[in-house]
Amino acid sequence: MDRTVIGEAGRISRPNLPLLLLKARESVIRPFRPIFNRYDLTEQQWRVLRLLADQTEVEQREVAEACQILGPSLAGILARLEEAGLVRRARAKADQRRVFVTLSAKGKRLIAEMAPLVDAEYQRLESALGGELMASLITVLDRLLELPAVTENGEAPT
Amino acid sequence: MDRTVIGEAGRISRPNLPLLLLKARESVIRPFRPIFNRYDLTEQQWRVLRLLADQTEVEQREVAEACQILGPSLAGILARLEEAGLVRRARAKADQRRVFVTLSAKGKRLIAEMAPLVDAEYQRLESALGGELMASLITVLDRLLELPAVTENGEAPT
DNA sequence: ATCTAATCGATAACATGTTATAGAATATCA
DNA sequence: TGATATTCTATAACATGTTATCGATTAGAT
Repeated sequence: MDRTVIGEAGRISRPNLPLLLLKARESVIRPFRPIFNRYDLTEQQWRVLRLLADQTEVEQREVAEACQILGPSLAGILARLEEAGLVRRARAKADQRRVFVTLSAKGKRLIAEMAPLVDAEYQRLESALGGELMASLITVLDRLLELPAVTENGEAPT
Repeated sequence: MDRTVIGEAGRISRPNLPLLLLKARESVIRPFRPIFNRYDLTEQQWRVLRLLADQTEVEQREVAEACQILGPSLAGILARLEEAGLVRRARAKADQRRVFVTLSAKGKRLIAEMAPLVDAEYQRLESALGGELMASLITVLDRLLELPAVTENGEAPT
C-alpha cells in the first residue's frame, strides 16, 4: 500500500508523521499561549506547575518524565520557578541524590487563578473538535504510545 | 461526557492533548536522531534540506511555513546551513524583500546519502505501527488541522 | 507622486532543547 | 569491606523556540 501523494505543485510528498504531529500540537497549544504570557509563564513552566498542583511532593526526575522535559532544561526551569517564589526544592533525606519539588503558597494561588482560564480554553478546544474527534485522537495516540517497538529506547547498548 | 480519569496513584488526570501530542512526536522522531547526529545535522536542518530537495527554489517564508519553523529560528538555521556549504540564499530581483533558498551540489549529495537511511527508518516505523494505525493517525491529524476553529490564528485584532 | 500600511527578513533577549560530561551519592557485587 | 557500576542533578556549549522590535522594501490608497 503506497501512501505517496502528489502535492499541490506536483511534487512528491510522503506523509510526514513527525511534521504532522508538530503541526497538530502547535495548532492545539496556540490559543493557550496568550494565557501563559499574561502571567509571565512559559508553556513548560505551566506544565510543571500544573503537575505539582495535582501531585504534591514530586521527585525532580518524575517531573522530567511526566512533563516530557529533559534534565538540563528542567534544571533551569525549576531554578527560575524557585527564583520567582512559585516552587521549592529540597533534597530527600533518605537519598541525597534525589530532589523533591513542591508548590509554594504563591504557586498555589497562581494555579488557582490560572486554572479556570486554561480549563475554559480546553473546553473550547473540546467543543471545537467535537467529542468524537477528541476521542479518536486520544485513542490513536495512546495506541501509538503503547507500542513496544515505539516505546523502546531504540539504541542498543554498547 | 466527562473524560476525567483516575491515574495510577489515584490522582486526577484529565486528558492532556498537547502533552499527548508531544510524547507521540518524541516517540516517533527518536529513532531518527542518531541518523541526523551521524551527519552533524539537527532535526530542523534536515527538515529544511529535505524540503529543498523536493522543491528547488523556495522562498524563505515558504520554508518557514512548510517546516513549521519561526522566522528568527530559520534565520540562524539557514545561516549555518549556508556556512556549511549545503544551501545558498539569493534575494529575489523582482521583490528585494524576498529570499530564495536553494540546495547546493554538496547539499544534494548529502541528501542523496542520507535519504535511504531516513526512508528505511520510516519504513520500520510504518511496519511497527501497521498500516491501519498509520492511516488512522494521518486521518485524525488531518481532520484536526482542517478544522477552521483550530486553524484560525486565535487572537482577534485590536 | 506621496503618504501610509503591510510584508519580509534580521536582530536582540531570554527560555528551552540536545548532547556530552562532571560530581556526588547510592547500589551492586566480588 | 572495597572496588565498580549506576543513578540523579548540574553545567557547558551550542542550536532552536518565542516575543518584541527594527530596517528595508513593496503594495495600496489617495
